[in-house]
Amino acid sequence: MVKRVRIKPSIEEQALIRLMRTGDRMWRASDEHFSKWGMTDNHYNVLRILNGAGEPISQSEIGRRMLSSRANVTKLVDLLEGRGYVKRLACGDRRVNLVALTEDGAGFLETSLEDVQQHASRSLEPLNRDEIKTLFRLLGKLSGES
Amino acid sequence: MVKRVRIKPSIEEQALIRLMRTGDRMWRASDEHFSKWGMTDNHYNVLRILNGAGEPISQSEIGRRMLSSRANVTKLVDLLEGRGYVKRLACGDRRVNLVALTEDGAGFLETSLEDVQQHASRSLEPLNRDEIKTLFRLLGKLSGES
DNA sequence: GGGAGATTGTCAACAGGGAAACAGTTTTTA
DNA sequence: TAAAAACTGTTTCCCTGTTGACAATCTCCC
Repeated sequence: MVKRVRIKPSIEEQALIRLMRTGDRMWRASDEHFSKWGMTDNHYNVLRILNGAGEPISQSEIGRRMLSSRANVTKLVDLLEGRGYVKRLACGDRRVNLVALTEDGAGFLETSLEDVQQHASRSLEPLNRDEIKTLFRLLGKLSGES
Repeated sequence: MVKRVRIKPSIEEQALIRLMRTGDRMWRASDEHFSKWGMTDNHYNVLRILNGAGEPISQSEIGRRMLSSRANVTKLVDLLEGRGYVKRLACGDRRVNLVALTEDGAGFLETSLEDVQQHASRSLEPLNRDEIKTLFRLLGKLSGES
């Protein structure tokens, strides 16, 4: 005699689980992909954020943009700085480290770009272009973005 | 003079990032939600899997169903067993622990069910029913499920 | 001015999860 | 039947990220 509860999973529950699992799978695949450059998806994200900003920004601001804690940004920047992809600059506010993309960092972004975009394409391969756009839109709505 | 690379982010890249971020946000919200019962989303998942199976299953099988490592399942079951929600049974194959839902475990599922489903509904609140179904379908296609 | 309160970056401690190594058991194969 | 291969659960170690505390600095308001 096995204990059991009669449960009718709601569509919301099922969708949420699928969302979390798929996201998790994508993180792992992405991390594994970036490991060939000795870094994490998140390290790469820092570089992209700096490049997108177009100017040096503070560590706190980086953390805000990538939804990560300040403490973690310290570690991410430590590695990138050690690799010469990034450097910390002093600025008027002496609490703040402005982080700037170096020439090496920009060079890395340039040479890795195609490979990174291919990885994204392959990851979403089962979906056609319209479906990808729909997914993008729904996720945006879910997060209150755009 | 700031170093910068001209990058045109592909729609695939943007969708992938949004998928990973949203998934991550949902994990955190979910974990925080379950923390009021002193457990993790994953602990709860073990209970749901056992309930869904309708019979005791091995730890390896649990790991397969929730895409988690055997090592981690050991820890998850340790906690649940300590709490009396689950028990390990010996079986014919002496390598295997069959894990069974206890009466307490079933009781917990029953009392927490509505709360859990409400959490899922709230998490997906910005989407209407059709959009949730579409999201579910697209994620399934992406993962090669159903 | 001069405190009270925010902010910033860092560090230490902790939690969750994966990979590898292991010993005990099957199962397969020669 | 004996040996090799595969599987299971556990332990150990590691990696990533968070929280909380801290000192240094800045801002605001009296």
